[in-house]
Amino acid sequence: MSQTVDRALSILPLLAEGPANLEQVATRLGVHKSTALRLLRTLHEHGIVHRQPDQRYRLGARLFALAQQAVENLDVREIAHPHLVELNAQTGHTVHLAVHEEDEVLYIDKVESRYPVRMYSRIGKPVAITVAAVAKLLLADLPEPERRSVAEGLDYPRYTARSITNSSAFLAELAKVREQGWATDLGGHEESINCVAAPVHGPDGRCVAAMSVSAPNVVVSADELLTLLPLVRRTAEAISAEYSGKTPPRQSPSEASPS
Amino acid sequence: MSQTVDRALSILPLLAEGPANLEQVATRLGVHKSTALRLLRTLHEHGIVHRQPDQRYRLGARLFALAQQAVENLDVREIAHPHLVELNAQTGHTVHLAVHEEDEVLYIDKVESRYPVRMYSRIGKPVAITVAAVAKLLLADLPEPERRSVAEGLDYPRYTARSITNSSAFLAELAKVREQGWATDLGGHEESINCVAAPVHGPDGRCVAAMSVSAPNVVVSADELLTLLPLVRRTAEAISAEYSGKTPPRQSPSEASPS
DNA sequence: AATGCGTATTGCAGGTAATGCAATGAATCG
DNA sequence: CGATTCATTGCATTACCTGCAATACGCATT
Repeated sequence: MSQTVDRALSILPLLAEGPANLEQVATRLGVHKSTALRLLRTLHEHGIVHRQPDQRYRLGARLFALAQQAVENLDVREIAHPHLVELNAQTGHTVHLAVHEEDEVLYIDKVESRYPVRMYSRIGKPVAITVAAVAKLLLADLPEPERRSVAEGLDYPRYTARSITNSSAFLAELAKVREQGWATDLGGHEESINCVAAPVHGPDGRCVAAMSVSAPNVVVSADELLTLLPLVRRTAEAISAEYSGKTPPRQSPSEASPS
Repeated sequence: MSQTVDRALSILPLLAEGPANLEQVATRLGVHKSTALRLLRTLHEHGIVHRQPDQRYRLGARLFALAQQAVENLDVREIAHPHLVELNAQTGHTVHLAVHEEDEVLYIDKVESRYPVRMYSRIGKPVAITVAAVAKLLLADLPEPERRSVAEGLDYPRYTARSITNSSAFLAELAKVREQGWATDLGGHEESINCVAAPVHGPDGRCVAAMSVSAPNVVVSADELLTLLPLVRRTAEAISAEYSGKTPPRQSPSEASPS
C-alpha cells in the first residue's frame, strides 16, 4: 500500500539472512543506492537496524526489545507459564505453548526437558504447521471455510515418512482432532520425536492457544507418552479456566532482576 | 530521513505497549486516520503487525521470527552457548551473555538458575547499563573519548543505595574494571542480587561480549559468589579462544525438532 | 605522499506517490 | 430504526521520495 514503507520493510528479511552492505541492499531491493541509504538511515534511527564497524548493516537491538515486549503482552502466556513449569516438573519433558496468527503457528513459550537429549525449537519460531500437534489443534478450531482455505494454501513438506503431505489428508486429520479434542504428532516432523497436545480455550470457547509435551523415542515410547494425555488435558483445562476468569490466578514465584 | 517510514516505525513502540485501534494510532502519530490506516496496512502485509478479531492492531509474528533469526546469526552466541550451559551446570546459578549495541547493552543468551529463586530477565532486553557487571565490561572496553561521551549521555537511576548515580563515578568504575579485567555488581540493581562477570574477546582483542553469573543473597553471599570468579574468567577465555579460532569448536549435543 | 579504486554520501530537479479531506460503509447501541 | 462510532475509499493537492550525477571518504598500492 505504501511503497516507501513497503521497501523499507523488505530490507528486514534480507538483513535477517546476514549482514549486508549498502550496494547489496540496493540491488536486492531494486532501487538506487541513495534510496536504499535513506531507508536504511531511517531504520537505523529507530534502532531497527544496526551498523557494524565494517559499515555493513545488521538487524538491531530494538527489534529484540520490541519482540520481547510483544510476547510479554500476550496474557495467555503470562497465565500459562506456571502451569507449563509444573507440567514439566511432573513429566520431565519439553513443554511448548503455541498460538495461531496469520497463517502461521508459533511457539510463544517453552520449558526445556530435564533429559539430556533436547529438541531444537525457539520461542517466536514458526512451527511445522502441517504436522505439529499444536498446529492441528489451532487450525482444527477455525470455522470450516477458513480451515479449508488455509489447508489448501499450505505447503506439505515430507519431513518424514509419517508426515502429512496433502491438504485432504490434513483436513481429515483436523476433523479427527476437532472431534477428539486433542492431537498428536507421532514422528511426523522428526522421525524420533513424539508429541501430545491439548487446546487452551478462551471464555468464548475459541481455541486461543495449544500446549504440547514432546519427547524423543529414546526417552519414552509413543505409547508411554500417550499415557500423559489426561495430565496434559487437565493442565490445558486449568489454563483455560484461569484465562477465562473462572479460577483465581495462582501465586507467582518470587522474582527479581539480575545484572 | 524518510518521513513515511519514520512514521510507520513510530507505530511499533506504540503497539508494543499494547493493542491499539486505528484512531489511537492516528492520534498518537499526529496524522490523519487514513494515513495511519495505510501505514498499518503495509505493516500488516509484512506480518509486522497483526490484526486482532476486535480489529485492533498488535505487534505480529514476523517480528518474533526476525528477532529470532537476528539473534541466531550472532556467532558469539552460537559458540558461547555450550560454555554457558556448562558453567550453569557447575555453579547452578543463572548465566547471562550480553553484547553492546547502539548505546545499549542487551542479553543475547541466558541459562536459568537451578535454584527455585529465579531472577527476572529476558533475552533481548536491555540491561541496567549503569550498574550491570556485563555493561561495565563492555563499556570499559570502548576507546576513551567514546566511553566518556557514552557515560555522559546516560541516565543514572538510583535502583538501590549501592547504584552508581553519576557519570564520574561510573567512569571511575569503568577504569577499575578495565584495569582488572573483570567486573561485579553487588546489589547495584537489585538489593539482594550479586553478579560477577568476565569479558569475551575477539581476535583483535576487542571485547565482543561479556558473560556473568548472578545469584541472590539468599542462595550465596557476595563473598561466596566471588570465589567463582576464576571459573567465570576461565570460561570467558575459553569462549574467546574458540571465537578467535584458537581452539577447535566443541562437539554440540544432539538436537532434533519437536511439534 | 600520491594515486587510484570501491564505497558511501550529498544536492538537486522532476514527478510520483503520500497526504488530508470529505463522503461512504459497516457495526454497535439505545 | 435512527444515532453514534469507527473503519474505509476516492480524489485533488503538493509534499516528499526518487534517481542522477557529483563529491567525499576509506583503503590499499606504489
